[in-house]
Amino acid sequence: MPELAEVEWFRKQWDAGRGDKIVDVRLHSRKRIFRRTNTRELRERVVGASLENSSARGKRMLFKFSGDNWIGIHLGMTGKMRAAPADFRQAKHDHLVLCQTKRSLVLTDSRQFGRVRFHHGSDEPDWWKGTAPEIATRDFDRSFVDRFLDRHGQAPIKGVLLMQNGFSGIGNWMADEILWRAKVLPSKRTRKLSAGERAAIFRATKFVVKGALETTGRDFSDPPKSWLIHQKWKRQGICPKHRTPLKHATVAGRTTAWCPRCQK
DNA sequence: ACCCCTGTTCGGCG
DNA sequence: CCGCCGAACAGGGG
Repeated sequence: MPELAEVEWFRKQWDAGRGDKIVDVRLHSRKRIFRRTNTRELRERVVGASLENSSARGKRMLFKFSGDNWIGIHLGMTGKMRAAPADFRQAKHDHLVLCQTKRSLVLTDSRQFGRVRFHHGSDEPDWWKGTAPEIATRDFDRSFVDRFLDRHGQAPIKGVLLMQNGFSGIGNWMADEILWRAKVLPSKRTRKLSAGERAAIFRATKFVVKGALETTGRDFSDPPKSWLIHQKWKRQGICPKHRTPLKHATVAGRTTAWCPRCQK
């Protein structure tokens, strides 16, 4: 499920526990979600610490605890987070539970394509230091995007939009939404894009990210009805603009929907 | 039973 | 070494 706007929503679910101490940590260290993570140290250091704050970069999240302790979370395909009552019943896929006196902070991930990391130290962990600017900031500008597109001329533009070191936080539905707004075929080779198409993709990327953060990211509501996302998973999906039936195919290894009338 | 999946990583290939 | 592609990961849902 999670792309950048959903990630933002899930991150905020744990704000309920900010300022409060973690009194217990429940996890199963051998689960795949903890691959290459020292869960013994995580438990020893986080129990007794309090949750201070959190931030998100693309699809990644970082939670800061007192005593120089950090937990990084990636939600993969099926990760979800919530604040549950302190006495809630832990279910099969509730892989990480941070117990507080008043509530429990829960990470659920049935498929475990997501990942939990731990870091102890006064500085941010190395794996947090991002290479790509956040799309919603000024650092994500035309020159950055142009350089990135130049580097991937041979790939279909849909695949390039899914690369996290360029389009941080964009996932499958946002990529289709962007290309539909920019009127560009998902399968088009990146080097074949005109200057106008590059500009349109840049503008649509900013627009879709902003809109998604204002709806899904804020209160988990849906983007406006005029967006492609409402049509893309339907068998008989139609273009919100002209009601043209959408086409579907696998592009860059992912299910892709587009409007044959709008996108060239 | 069979096929699908809003993500990332790795091995193979050119 | 670089970039691109498909498979693998694991489980639930249609």
